[in-house]
Amino acid sequence: MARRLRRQAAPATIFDVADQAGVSASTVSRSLRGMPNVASSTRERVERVADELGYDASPAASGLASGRTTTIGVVVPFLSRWYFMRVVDGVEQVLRGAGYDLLLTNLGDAAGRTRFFQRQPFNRKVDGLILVDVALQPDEQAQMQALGVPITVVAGAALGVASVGIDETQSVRMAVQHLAHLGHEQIGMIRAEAEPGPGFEVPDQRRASFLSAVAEAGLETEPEWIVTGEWGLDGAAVATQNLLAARRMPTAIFAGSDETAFGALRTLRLAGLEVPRHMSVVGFDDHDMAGVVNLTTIAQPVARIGAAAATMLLDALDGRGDPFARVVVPTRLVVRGSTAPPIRRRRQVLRSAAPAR
Amino acid sequence: MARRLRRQAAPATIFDVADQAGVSASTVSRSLRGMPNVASSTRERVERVADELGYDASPAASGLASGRTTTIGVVVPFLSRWYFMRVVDGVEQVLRGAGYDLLLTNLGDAAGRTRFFQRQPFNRKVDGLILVDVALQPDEQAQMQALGVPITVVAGAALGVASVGIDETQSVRMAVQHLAHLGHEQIGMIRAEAEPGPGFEVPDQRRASFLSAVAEAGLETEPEWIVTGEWGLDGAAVATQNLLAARRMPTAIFAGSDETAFGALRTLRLAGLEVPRHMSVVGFDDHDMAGVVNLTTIAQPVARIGAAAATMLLDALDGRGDPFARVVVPTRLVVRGSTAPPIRRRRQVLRSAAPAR
DNA sequence: GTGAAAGCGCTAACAA
DNA sequence: TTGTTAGCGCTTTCAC
Repeated sequence: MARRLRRQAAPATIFDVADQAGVSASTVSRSLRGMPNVASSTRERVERVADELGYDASPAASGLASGRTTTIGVVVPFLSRWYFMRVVDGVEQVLRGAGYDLLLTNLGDAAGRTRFFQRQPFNRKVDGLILVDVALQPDEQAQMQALGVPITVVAGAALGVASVGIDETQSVRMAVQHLAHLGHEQIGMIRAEAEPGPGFEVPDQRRASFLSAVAEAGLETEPEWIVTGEWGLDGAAVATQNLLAARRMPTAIFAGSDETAFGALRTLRLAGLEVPRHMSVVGFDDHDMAGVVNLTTIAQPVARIGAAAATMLLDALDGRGDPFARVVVPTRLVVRGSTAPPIRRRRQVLRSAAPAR
Repeated sequence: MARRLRRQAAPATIFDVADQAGVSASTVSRSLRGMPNVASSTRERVERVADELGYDASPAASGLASGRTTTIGVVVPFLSRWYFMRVVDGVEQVLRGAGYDLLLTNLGDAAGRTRFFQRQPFNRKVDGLILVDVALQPDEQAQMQALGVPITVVAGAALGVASVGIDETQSVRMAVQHLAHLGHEQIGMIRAEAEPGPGFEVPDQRRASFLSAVAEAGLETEPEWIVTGEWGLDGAAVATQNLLAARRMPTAIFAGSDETAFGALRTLRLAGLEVPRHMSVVGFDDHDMAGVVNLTTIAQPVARIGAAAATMLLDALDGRGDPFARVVVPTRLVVRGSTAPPIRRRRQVLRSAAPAR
């Protein structure tokens, strides 16, 4: 009765199920994929048999026949940074819930990026793509779009694709205004080095937002007050030292990310400067550790961003939703203990505004 | 001449290349996969044509025909924890270098785990599997092994598969002995709650190692001194509070992970206890932030562990290496500022051992 | 509502 | 060294 002899260990095929259920392979396929035009009695029988036989369609075979992969490619510039892993976490959650697999790629350094684009990444391997904070060159974007699958980008301003991210300008403005309201008039910024060559655009973008927010608040600017260091704690430490070496020191620091802020906090401590007494610090992200070191920061809902990106992509795959939508998720200022009025100003405030107590 | 008409957008097939190069599809296949028995002139020509046509084999088709996927499945219990991301980073690096794709799965909570094992995970989707800190039940392990692909586990004591990890006992002993040498006689431990049901076995294991190390050092033990909290900073904070509420407080704390230690540090600070003056703290992992908060800890080379796991798996796929090998990577004590002699003892030390100065 | 037939694009014997 | 011949296991028209 068996359509073909099979070795003991070989997994059941669709024909095994078909034979057992007394139907054709097409019917098995239709039944198991929940397609219409299948008698419910037939469907039940097929499902039961499939279950008994432990049948599960071969992804390669159905992929070959249908052109679909039920796999989503995810590209991140760096895997081992808090922000990215949080985004991936959010993405993974949604994808798995929908039965999609997650093909993860880490761009890494410039060399890795080059290698990535040289090969034909994701070629026929994915039904869709999520690019997290990857700034694409025009030709790179063309290459990605040549895959012919829907793309959702996180935190990027890509054209012609769906995207989800925060309002950079407004978010940075919240940080600057918080400091301005406290009375700070000289605010510095510590930022991560942009990669050599295009790749990861957030640092540059955040710097631009900072400059405009400072201008908008009518505050001073000094080129010396914007310092750059390699990404990470040590890079931030070096940058902070440069800031402290400025002829005039600012009274507050805006850090492009919490990790950068952590490095700054360490350096300030070692330099004998108390936070927030001698220096206020605001971070960006609301990293898990921000609460531990009492860092005031701009919180962004990172996992939610990932989840939103995944959801948008799945919608696009179903033909639902706007394929070019731009979703903006809200950020918020989380005031902790690393910010306070600057010393000079604080006296004034106390003198004039604290008669009670 | 073309073997079949193709739509403009459709990617080139192996037949397109074969036609263009004036050879058969098999020869194209052989040439491009670097198989022997191909004239080098033929190979060059095929490669050139393939390049011109932008040909890249369909993974589904070659997967279907060959049974191989050039994809490795990676399972982690939690994605958004430093340790796991770092391991995945190491794995990814090696895999990409070897041309393998990485299918990532996050087990998540108990429900997620159940769901994972209910479906047929990775069925015919991967050539090999890396399980990171996933403690498998016998039936679950059987299910994984039924996939018929080589498996490498990280940090687990699985039977019949290759594994890579640290020497738990020895590593914890280093922490305990460091404290003992400083003169601590009462050492507590803060650990993350083991998941309900089996799943993630490290916390339990680390606790056992701690108990034996303490016994070995001839130190006191108090049930109260081993406190458990939910994983994460807040859980650790609660656990620490419980420890501080003990009738007799220990003079030092060993935390099962750096993240746990961070939570403890915060709680100690809020409780007005200075570290290391009133309490010494040792962590485990050497998390990026450990240096920032000056935490003494046991460092494990996490990315290297991931890389080793991937390398072992690739070896197994090539038929090289011992498929049941156990690789142990070294850990080391990193002494920072969170440990010092206990107060009482310190006086003695100063009195007796510091005549100069 | 169901079945038959024709691929999807490759790889792997087996011939030559 | 190269070509021919069968599939791999499914999905998808198109009939019925």
